[in-house]
Amino acid sequence: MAERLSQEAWLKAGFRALVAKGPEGIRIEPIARSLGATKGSFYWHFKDLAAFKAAMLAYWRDRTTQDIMDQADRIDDPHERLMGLIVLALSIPEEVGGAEVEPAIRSWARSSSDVAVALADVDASRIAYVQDCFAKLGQTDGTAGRVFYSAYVGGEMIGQTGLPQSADLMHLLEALT
Amino acid sequence: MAERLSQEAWLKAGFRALVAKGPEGIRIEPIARSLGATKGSFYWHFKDLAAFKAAMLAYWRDRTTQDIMDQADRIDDPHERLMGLIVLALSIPEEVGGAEVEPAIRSWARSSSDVAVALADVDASRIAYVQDCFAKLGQTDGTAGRVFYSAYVGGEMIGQTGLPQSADLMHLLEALT
DNA sequence: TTGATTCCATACGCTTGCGTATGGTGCATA
DNA sequence: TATGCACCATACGCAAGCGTATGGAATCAA
Repeated sequence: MAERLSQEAWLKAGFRALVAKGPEGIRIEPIARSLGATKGSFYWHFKDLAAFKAAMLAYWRDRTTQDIMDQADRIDDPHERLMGLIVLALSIPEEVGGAEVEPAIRSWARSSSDVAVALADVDASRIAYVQDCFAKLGQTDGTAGRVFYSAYVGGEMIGQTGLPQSADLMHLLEALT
Repeated sequence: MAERLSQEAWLKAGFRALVAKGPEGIRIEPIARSLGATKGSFYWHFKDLAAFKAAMLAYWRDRTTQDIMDQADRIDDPHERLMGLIVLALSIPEEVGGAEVEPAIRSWARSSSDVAVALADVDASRIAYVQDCFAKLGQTDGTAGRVFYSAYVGGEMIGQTGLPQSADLMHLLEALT
């Protein structure tokens, strides 16, 4: 482990630390050790820890919400699109830490107002997107979208993963329409 | 702020720190300062930081899950009982940090395996309790309980509070029965 | 009043992490 | 081959927190 490190390699290592240890795991020297490097490399690529965290946040934001909604947009039927969203949301790319990164970021948001703001923004736009699908299915009062998204988030947080969670969400989708 | 401190006063201050700053906010000296005291008092009441965290966990466990289920048990009709659970769950006593303490603990669980184990246990028993209510209403396949509880947890995590969340959960309750 | 006990403050050494300063290595280009 | 630049290691000072050791104030008993 002595090869040249890219900015992205540091970010990925940052997400591994976040998932494994929580927000307080995002520390320069331990991450450097996990990469077989030292702080010298870090401070070449990033100004300081705050800049690194900001870069992580931007990195995550780009590769999740927007990407997923873009993919879902290709599905015309609203009902099919919602089912597609479930699959897409539960298969977050490994580069940002896999599906576990979501609850980790949600946890991080509790100790950083910057993260909290970004996450609230992401949640709001996701809920709006989901609610739009439900509206096309006749649910116009606005609750279905929030409830459905809440169930998705809650399932993540109580440790449900993969297929079992998909099944439950599909079940809920039927009940709400 | 120079009066005598009880063990419980330290625990409450610990929850305030947890809610405000996240798990990494649970530090002896800052909490001591928030109480107008010093470490000397802390190390009289607790062996070390690990013991303090364990005490917090036990304190929380006692005053939430079990208490709430005991109160709900007094309601006979399963449907009414579920609605009662919503109200009870959203009015967690201030002594353990108010309703915000739940997501804070959920966040804490990501960085402490002890907390994770305890929380998984609590989640499981709550889901079983809720599912039991749904079973009495004819929902015997086991998904309704998980979905309902997921929506509750998710609502907490996305920052929904109080009445709006109650309304959404009531709505979901109707859809699931 | 004297002694014991409870509760807490102060002071110390230790560890860990942040940020900076500085030097070194390999690769490019001329 | 020489020179500059990109990338990184090492070494330093600094701050914050943990745990311990020890002394002091308050309270109660005898």
